[in-house]
Amino acid sequence: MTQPLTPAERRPPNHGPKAAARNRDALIVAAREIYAAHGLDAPLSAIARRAGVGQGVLYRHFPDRAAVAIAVLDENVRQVEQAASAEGARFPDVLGVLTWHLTESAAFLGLLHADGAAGHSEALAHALVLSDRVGSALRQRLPEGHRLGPSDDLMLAVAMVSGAVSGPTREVRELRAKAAWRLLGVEVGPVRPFEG
Amino acid sequence: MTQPLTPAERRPPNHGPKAAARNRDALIVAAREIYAAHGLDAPLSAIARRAGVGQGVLYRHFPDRAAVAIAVLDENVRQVEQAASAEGARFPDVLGVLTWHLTESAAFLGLLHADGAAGHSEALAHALVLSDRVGSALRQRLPEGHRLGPSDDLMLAVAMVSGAVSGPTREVRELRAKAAWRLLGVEVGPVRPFEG
Amino acid sequence: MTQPLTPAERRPPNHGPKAAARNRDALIVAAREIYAAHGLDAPLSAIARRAGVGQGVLYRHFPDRAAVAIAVLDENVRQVEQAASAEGARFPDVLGVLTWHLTESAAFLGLLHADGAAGHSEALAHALVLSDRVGSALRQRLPEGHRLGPSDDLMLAVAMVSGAVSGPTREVRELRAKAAWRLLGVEVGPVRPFEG
Amino acid sequence: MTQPLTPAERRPPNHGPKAAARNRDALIVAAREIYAAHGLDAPLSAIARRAGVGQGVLYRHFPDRAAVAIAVLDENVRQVEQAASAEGARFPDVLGVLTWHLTESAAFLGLLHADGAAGHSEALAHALVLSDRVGSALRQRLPEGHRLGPSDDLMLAVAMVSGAVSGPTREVRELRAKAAWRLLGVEVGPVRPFEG
DNA sequence: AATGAATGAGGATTCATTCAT
DNA sequence: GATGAATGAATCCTCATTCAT
Repeated sequence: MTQPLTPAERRPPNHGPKAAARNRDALIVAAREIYAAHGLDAPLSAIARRAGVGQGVLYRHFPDRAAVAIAVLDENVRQVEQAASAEGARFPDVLGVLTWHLTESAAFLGLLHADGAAGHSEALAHALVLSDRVGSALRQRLPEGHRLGPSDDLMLAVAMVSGAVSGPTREVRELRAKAAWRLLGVEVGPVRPFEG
Repeated sequence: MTQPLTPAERRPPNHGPKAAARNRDALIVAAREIYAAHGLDAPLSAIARRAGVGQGVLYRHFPDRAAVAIAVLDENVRQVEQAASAEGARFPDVLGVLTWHLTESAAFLGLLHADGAAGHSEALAHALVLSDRVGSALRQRLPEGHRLGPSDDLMLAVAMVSGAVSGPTREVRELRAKAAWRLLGVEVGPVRPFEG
Repeated sequence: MTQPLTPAERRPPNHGPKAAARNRDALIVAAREIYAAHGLDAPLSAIARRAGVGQGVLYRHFPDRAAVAIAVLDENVRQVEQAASAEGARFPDVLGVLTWHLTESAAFLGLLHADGAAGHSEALAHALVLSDRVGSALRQRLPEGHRLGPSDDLMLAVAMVSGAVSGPTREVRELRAKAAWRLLGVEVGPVRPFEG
Repeated sequence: MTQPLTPAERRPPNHGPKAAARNRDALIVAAREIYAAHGLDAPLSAIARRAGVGQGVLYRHFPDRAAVAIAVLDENVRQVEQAASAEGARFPDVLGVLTWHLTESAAFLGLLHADGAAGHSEALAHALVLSDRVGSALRQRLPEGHRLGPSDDLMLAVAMVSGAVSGPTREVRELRAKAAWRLLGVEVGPVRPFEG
């Protein structure tokens, strides 16, 4: 109704502290999309732009490039954990959720390859924690005497499937992932995100 | 019309055209080392420096970044082909040579993931050719009724093993690769480079 | 994932967003000077250096080489337009201002030759717009029945004078420009920049 | 890595001293074409390549970039001189030949603008000589009392027409050149190269 | 707390020029 | 005398990161 008629310094609205959490989420969503479209090496500025925030905000929330990727992964991991904790979840169901993320997100793939290239040891440590959390979640539902029971075989199999997952579209990647599990003789449930 | 200021100072030795082939080889060797140390995104200048040649030489021999990687892969592929053609070679032996290259060279891993990220279609096409050549070499020695016999299973398995191969040292990577083959129920011979 | 090695050393002063407009102006001024001294092909880095800003600022304000030149020209054109709009301006006066810019700025000369060499069509289109604006400004004061009245003759004459303008110093170039107008039988007012 | 390829050092044929003159001509022809297509700043390597000779040959015949351009111009100038010396040649005929070269060759245009940008003073001196030769040739047929008679007006007019000559095709450029001569009130004969 | 401009190092690429053969 | 590979300086351009506002 009233038009304050900016005299000179028109600055974009500062939404105050309330916006902080929302910005962080927006950044993660944006990062996921940008990663999917341009790979893990996409410019950080592109992520900030897509999130609709300034570059500074990105740095406020994430000290470095790796922290962004880890934050993206973190939610993927959380979904796997939730799938594992869900009432009556079976191992193949959890694998299905895991597989869905493998086919969805380039960043998730990168996780498994993280230690190859040297990085900030802190980021690496964080990645290992995430990897462990995935392992724990899976083991929670791993039936006694399952083929992937022996120590290390579980995450090795996950890494192997991630290696099989490549392709131009998600559909192709899903097919390959399923074929890989089949070749390992492991049953997988529906490949889809976890939804409470 | 603006010429460089003609330093005309001291110039490093120019070893003449004779050095061309040697330089190309040196570049490939250097690229392999740099790739192993810093990944496929390592600066091209680092490759040239390690090869002991000017940047221009790299561009003379390889029009773009992908061409360098392909040249590196090409020799890996050739070794696999030679292993497959060797007198009395058995399938596990060929797999052993292949596996050695998987554990040795980051670039070789990239080959299997090439189609994920869009690239120059020409480079991609070349990568697919290399991939096919690996497939053909392996199939040459694939026993009747082998577990990886069904179409596509062969390269899928290779991709899976490549996914399992990561780790700080070659030894660790070799252990994981062997474990991956074991999990697939496939016998592998000695993991080593092919030497006539 | 390879970050620059974070010098984190001493950084030159960052004058903040306030400096944006000032920087843009400084770049245009610098570009004009550099163009005059070294021609339109002068390195962009030289322009940034003379403007006292980083290279990035130049690219922020001007997406490419042509945009810089166009920005420089734009102000020249604006001056001609202002001269044409000035109270009581006569045609020769406007020509005088135009001629001053012709003798002052190598970039302005390039404008008339722009369509010869193929360029980004967008930049070319912009150049044509500028050319049109010059034509409109001149025509605004063109007396009925003037020798340059017939369509196209006006800009043709301007192009011809621009062809005549070359020489080591501005004074020489001004003499030649005046001689050229004389040869065309066109009266020119004082050759000087427009100042309100 | 490297195949034997050539049995011994296969080198391209060396045609001996006889080829020297032919090479020089080929270079000039090539330069004219390259200049027309890519402007005066085209890479010298492109000229050598199109001439079908090595880069060294170019440097043997022409010490620097300017020397190539001058050599190209030299023949243009020679044609104008020949046109002026031809039995019964009239001034408009000579102008027609000159105009043809103006519309044909970007390099020829550059000649008139040469002194604007500082260059090797030697090359500049050479350009001035060429310019003088054009002037002399024209004056040889300049009728008593011609409009361009007064000192300096002749070359000024030529420069002016060169300024008018721009356009995407030779035909357009020719039209503009003719319009420019008309505006100067100077008659021009057929616009075409001189052919004995 | 947010914005987004500024900085400049780093990497890609081109090309003039030299020189071994 | 010719060839064309080698050199590396110069330039373009991109982005990670800082910081005034």
